[in-house]
Amino acid sequence: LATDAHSLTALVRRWSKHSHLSPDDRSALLALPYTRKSFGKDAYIVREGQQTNDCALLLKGFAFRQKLLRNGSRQIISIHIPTEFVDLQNALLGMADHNVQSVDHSEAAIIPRAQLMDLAASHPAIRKAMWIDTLIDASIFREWVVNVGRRNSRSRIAHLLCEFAYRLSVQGTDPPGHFELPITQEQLADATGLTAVHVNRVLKGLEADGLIDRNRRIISFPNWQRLRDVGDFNPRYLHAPELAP
Amino acid sequence: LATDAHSLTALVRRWSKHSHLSPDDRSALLALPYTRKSFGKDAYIVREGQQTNDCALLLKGFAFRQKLLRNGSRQIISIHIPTEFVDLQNALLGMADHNVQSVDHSEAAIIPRAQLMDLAASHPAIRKAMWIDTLIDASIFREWVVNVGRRNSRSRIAHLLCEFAYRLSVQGTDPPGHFELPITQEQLADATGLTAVHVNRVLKGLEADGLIDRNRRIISFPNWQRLRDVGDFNPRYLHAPELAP
DNA sequence: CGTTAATTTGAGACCATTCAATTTCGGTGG
DNA sequence: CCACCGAAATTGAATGGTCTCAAATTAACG
Repeated sequence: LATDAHSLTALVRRWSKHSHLSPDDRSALLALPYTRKSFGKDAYIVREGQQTNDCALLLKGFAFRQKLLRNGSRQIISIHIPTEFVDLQNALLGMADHNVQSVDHSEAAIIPRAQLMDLAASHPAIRKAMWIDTLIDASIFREWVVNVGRRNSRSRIAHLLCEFAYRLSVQGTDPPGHFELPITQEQLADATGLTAVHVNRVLKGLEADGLIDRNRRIISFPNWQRLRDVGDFNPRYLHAPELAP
Repeated sequence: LATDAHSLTALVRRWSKHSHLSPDDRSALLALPYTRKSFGKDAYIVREGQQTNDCALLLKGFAFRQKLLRNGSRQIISIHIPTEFVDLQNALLGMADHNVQSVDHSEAAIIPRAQLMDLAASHPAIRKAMWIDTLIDASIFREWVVNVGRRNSRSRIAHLLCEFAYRLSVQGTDPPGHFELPITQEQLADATGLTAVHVNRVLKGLEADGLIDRNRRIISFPNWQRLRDVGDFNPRYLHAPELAP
């Protein structure tokens, strides 16, 4: 039980960055009931069209939101890292409007929607943190519209790498120097609106130009500033005040 | 003053569709202080990077959100119709992460952020309606990622037309039969991640195939069902329960 | 009714796709 | 530890959807 309570600690820490949480807020948050659930590779955490009775907070592993088109293609809408909610909007909206899939093995805290809303109702600061969370999600969606709508393949991928590195570095202790890209090139293609073949060529191009280094799935950034330029990356949209650009 | 109070009536009506508002809620909402402001063609209602002290509710005319890229291109992220907030997220986020521009002449109610948040704090139903509003915005952004990421030019434009027709029809009394498309083909291009030249060709193609009729900026739909198919349009993401697909 | 914005049209170039084949990687059982 | 296997990554060649550039036509507006 102690380790279970620990699971939400990371959430408390993350939310504390943009919202002041009192000791009472923190303990109320940590007292949230939830069930821990494991997901295998490609398993669905949320399905489009499903009635929603709970929200999933990612504890381990990665997950992405996606929509499937009638012609069979897939668009990935966002990629999530541990301590992030993958469907907080479902605390209020009655039906899932997109899918959420586990990248590899992952674990999530499944929190009943009613308890989450009760907590929000009784604790203004938590409510605010929840709302801000969904607003930052929305801001990231907007940036993704820009990314797939108006940037060429090279910039798109550079931008996605920058975002991911940045979000991971805010999360942990690493500077945006390197990280493990947990997704396949096909998933990267679905996230950027390209094909896997072309993603491969672009990655090789970025590597050839000294903008990234690849070793297995580990990506490092020999020249972070130049990659930022190529990706036209400005972290403002992430609304993470604790890190300067 | 009576007509001013009337300005927010449409908002009350729209929010009532997804949130139950008590008489007290309604009158509190209508008592919100605001200043009415006019905007000319292409005028900026919100600027990226700006500190935000108020929110704009569109009363007349149309507006769109956009981001400008370093290379000079522009991506339109959403298009808004009267009675919609164009930047409700700025009630909580401290800084605008994108621009909002008036399409033509428009008028908006500029509501101080502090008053809006006070109202949210004291009235749970209004707070919920506000939050849902931002969540539906986010859902539309997600669909736009899919639209520009994974649909061809024909589907993209058909989809955008469907969404627009649908939102207008939910709003007013018209069935999705026809409406005035208030934007230029260049703006349509920036909204779909295409060029104005190509948008022109696609529109002509849709017309030639009997999917739309054009008369000036008035667009009508001789075959709504077929256009929906071409656009791969499923209104679920709009979360508008009052109208069946 | 003149003047600018918006739309329309054409031809050629290019970025990304498609399709197919090959190589490498990651995991598994012998 | 190695052989094996399916998944993922890589490479090549040809195709194609969309863009670019430029010009002509039409619409909008004071």
